[in-house]
Amino acid sequence: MSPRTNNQNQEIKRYKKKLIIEAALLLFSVDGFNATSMQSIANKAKVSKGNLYNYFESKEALLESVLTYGLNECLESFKVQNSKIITETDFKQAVYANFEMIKANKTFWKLYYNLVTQPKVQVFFNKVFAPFLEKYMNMFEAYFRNKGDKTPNATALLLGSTIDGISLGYIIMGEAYPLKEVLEQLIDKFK
Amino acid sequence: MSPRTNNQNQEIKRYKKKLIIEAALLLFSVDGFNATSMQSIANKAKVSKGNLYNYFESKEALLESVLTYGLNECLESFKVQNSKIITETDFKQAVYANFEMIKANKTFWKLYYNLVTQPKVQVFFNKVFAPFLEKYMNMFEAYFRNKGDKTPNATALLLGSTIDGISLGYIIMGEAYPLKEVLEQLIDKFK
Amino acid sequence: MSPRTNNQNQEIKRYKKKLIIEAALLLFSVDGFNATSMQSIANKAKVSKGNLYNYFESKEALLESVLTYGLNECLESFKVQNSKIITETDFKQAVYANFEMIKANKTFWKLYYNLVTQPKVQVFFNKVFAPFLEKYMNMFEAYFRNKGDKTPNATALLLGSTIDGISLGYIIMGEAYPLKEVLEQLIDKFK
Amino acid sequence: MSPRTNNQNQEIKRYKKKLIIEAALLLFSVDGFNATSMQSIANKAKVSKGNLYNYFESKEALLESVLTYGLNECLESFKVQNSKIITETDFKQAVYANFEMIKANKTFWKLYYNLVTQPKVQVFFNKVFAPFLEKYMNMFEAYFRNKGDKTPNATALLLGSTIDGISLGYIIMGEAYPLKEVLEQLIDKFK
DNA sequence: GATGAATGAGTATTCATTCAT
DNA sequence: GATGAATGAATACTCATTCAT
Repeated sequence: MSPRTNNQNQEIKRYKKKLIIEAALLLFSVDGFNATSMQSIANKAKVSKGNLYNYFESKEALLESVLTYGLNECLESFKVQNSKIITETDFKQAVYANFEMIKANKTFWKLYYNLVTQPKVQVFFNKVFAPFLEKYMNMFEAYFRNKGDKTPNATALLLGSTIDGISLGYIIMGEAYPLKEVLEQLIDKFK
Repeated sequence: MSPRTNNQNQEIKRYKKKLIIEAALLLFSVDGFNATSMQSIANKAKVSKGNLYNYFESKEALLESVLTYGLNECLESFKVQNSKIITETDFKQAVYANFEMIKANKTFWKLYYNLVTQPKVQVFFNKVFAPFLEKYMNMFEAYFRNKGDKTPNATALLLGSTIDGISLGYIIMGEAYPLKEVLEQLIDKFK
Repeated sequence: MSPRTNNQNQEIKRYKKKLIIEAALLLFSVDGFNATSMQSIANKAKVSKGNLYNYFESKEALLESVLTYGLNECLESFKVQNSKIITETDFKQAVYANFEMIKANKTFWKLYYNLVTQPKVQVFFNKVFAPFLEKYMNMFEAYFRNKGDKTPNATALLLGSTIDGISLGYIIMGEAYPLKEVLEQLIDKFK
Repeated sequence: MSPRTNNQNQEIKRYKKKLIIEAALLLFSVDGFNATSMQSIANKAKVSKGNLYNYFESKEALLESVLTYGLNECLESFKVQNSKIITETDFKQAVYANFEMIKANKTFWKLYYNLVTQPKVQVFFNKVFAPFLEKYMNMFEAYFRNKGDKTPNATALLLGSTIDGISLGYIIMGEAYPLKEVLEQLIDKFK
């Protein structure tokens, strides 16, 4: 019997890691980080409690992996137009795409808003999120500047906060939040 | 000879309650609800752990008192114009007043955003906050309608979410958040 | 305004003591000694918690008073024929009187059987109960000896244990225990 | 490489459970259920406090296990003659066997009489004990009926209570209780 | 005597983490 | 890598008792 090749092992390990992360994301998101026990994560991931620690150093490290994983899932489906200045159509599409992404990753965003006030987590998000956010904001700033806005930076920030506020409302209230109508207004105001 | 009068007792009790609530508000806000122990609250309030339970039935009950107290502190300094339709100046003042209130009660709002994703807490906020929010939103809706807005309800909701997003940004980033510039933009877009 | 006379004070004190003891007896009997808090006794006796300690040194001391009080209540209505040897009719009457007394003081006897296995309480009962029990047993022993029993002491002990066992059964099962029939059998066997 | 086999684990677990139960039985019996802390049980069983909860869900659950275990230990050495009507010799042997069993399990019976007045525990004993007791009582009833007793049921109940009373006396007083002499009287009266 | 606020030791229980197998 | 038993620190909460008024 030949032992598993390194590649196979790597494969298996990556797969298990993903299983654990997904279990943790779900539980953290629903019950909160503190109220989720490592045991419950192990149960959901069908992994033994001890084995969890072969994949993640600690509960905190697992959280960090969950956040990284979730963020990457979000960004994957979400490319920022980098090179040229975007058109109004692009702008609209960007805003709608943003909320499509949030809809598709509600669990992650629930967790995000769970944790966003905690300094430690803020540091993490700054590290991982900031480069992307900067590009995103630059894109909007360029768009507003191009339209003749005298303070395109402030407008971009306002737009960012508005998107944040809408996302939070949608995450909290779910389908009771009239996302469509509010987004139409947003487009109307900022386009 | 005779025990303390009822009035004196009531007075002392109310004062101690306030001390405990303020200690708890600070600690919950900084460290989070779960990470704050009843012992640490007792220490900060210079009260014995056991005595805490003469004032609040449980940690959860204390949290509820903290939230009620914080919310009332906020609303006290913050009256909604009820009767007539507001002018543009009123509108501006209302928005600025909102953020003055948030600046003056950062600790409470940090706690609020800490907890806002938790269903239990949402129920609480709905119960206590909703009547005020409704009046507030109605005021804005009337303002937008009066200006000829075809969908004043959606605009008011957008404004609400925008205020929420800005507040969150300000609570998280503190003075690094360019509140003044963003608010000017907001006024400019919505006035 | 003249102060209360000593006698009046004594009177009041004795009355309050009785109130507290009766509250405690009831609660100890129903919930058990450990599960009964001094607060609940205070509530039931309509006395403040602190004041309890003006009447009884400690919870243990209160228990002792409760037991003494309960025992005296029982013995009061229950005189042992001292001087002469009892007849068969006296014997029957004595047995029935015993169970009338237990019926009339169920609460106390429940508490008694609650505590009877605890060494501390055994010491107490020995101290308070033993003199009475001895007379009682002597009476039965003399009765059996007079009937020609060769081991009247053992028979009296057997009768004592039998009465104990029946009492326990009756206290535990209540009216579901066929006290009447069992007592008839007892009389029949021992008379 | 591979973790312990299931069988080994089962074995170890059963053994530890027994250790804990025996420690708890002893402490509950001597100090009472309430006065026994989980820590003291852990110490006596040479198990960590936390680990206790891997074996028993709660202190109450541990008590239930202790009672079940103790009862089974008692019943094991104690078979009821089921099929035919017993002789006088059988009767004597049954009574003596009963007290041999109680002597051999004093600790359990002390705990039993500690708890017997508590409604919750009564329910438990009814569930576990009743089937056995019924057979036992039926055996005696048949014996008495066969001897021409007109109320064999009441006689059996009287015998049951007598045995109960003697057991209680013996458990409380220990060797100071003249078990031998009292049993002789009992046999003499009921045989 | 009367009140009830105050104290702090004590308790059951949970849970992240370790470790022998 | 995998298992789950083991550890022990941490935590909310209780309660007899004390004490200032």
